[in-house]
Amino acid sequence: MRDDHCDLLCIDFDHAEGLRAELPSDEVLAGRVARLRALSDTTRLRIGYALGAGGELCVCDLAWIVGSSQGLVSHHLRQLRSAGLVESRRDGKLVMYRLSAAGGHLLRVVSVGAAETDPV
Amino acid sequence: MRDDHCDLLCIDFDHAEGLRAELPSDEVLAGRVARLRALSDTTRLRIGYALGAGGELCVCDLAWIVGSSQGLVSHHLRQLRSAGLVESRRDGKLVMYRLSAAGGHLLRVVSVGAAETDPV
DNA sequence: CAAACGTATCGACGTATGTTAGATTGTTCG
DNA sequence: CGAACAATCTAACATACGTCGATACGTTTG
Repeated sequence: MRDDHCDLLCIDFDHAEGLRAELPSDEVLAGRVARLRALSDTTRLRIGYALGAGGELCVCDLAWIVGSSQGLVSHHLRQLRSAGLVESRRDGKLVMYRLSAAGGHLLRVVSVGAAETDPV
Repeated sequence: MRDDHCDLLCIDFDHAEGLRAELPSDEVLAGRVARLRALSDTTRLRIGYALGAGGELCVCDLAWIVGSSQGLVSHHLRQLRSAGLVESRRDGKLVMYRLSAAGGHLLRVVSVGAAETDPV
């Protein structure tokens, strides 16, 4: 929070103030970080891709596909749902999960970005 | 790794096997997770936006803009550089940082995604 | 109602991560 | 050369996170 750690060196005060003002607010930043974090895990990203390709899947099938335990998959699905990236629906004793609009969009967009930057 | 935690319930074996085969490889997955993780931090995302708006900035100015200490900013810049999202150049006693092509692309793509999904 | 089954939750552990403060390196200028 | 300064590195700490095992919950079926 302390802005006096050092004086500006390369740019002038007005320019720096302008850049600082352009930064997204803490709330916006927190929201984007939350969604990025939700996909910043191998297991969760795998789940995301599985749902992207499979449409709607139950926890058990999902666990089989991604090769993790049911408990672990359920745990990660909760985080993905908290981030608004997946939605769930109860069907008898099963709970079906699918990507939300936001989740599908972010996953698609990240994949496109990754595909172009993978060679790096 | 154990795939026998439970039997498939909703979909048949061939379908499941197909979905499993469609999943990105561990290497691709790890690369994408690494880039997502690199931006999954408030301080680093702020740095990314500052560089996106400011073009090329030294550590000191960057620290002033994002409101963190030089040491902390330098620490996070190293992670961003490890992920290939920023590039650095020494200019006298200063070190100038700028977004890499991959970094700029990912940041832009994530912002677009976030802008559309923020209302969620 | 009771047993079976899929799912969710809880406790615990080890590891990874963000942050801080201080020491060190590398560069410029007197 | 040596003082001054920017940047990096190191050690340390608290916290967060992923994973696992076992247990509890909700639903269906006999």
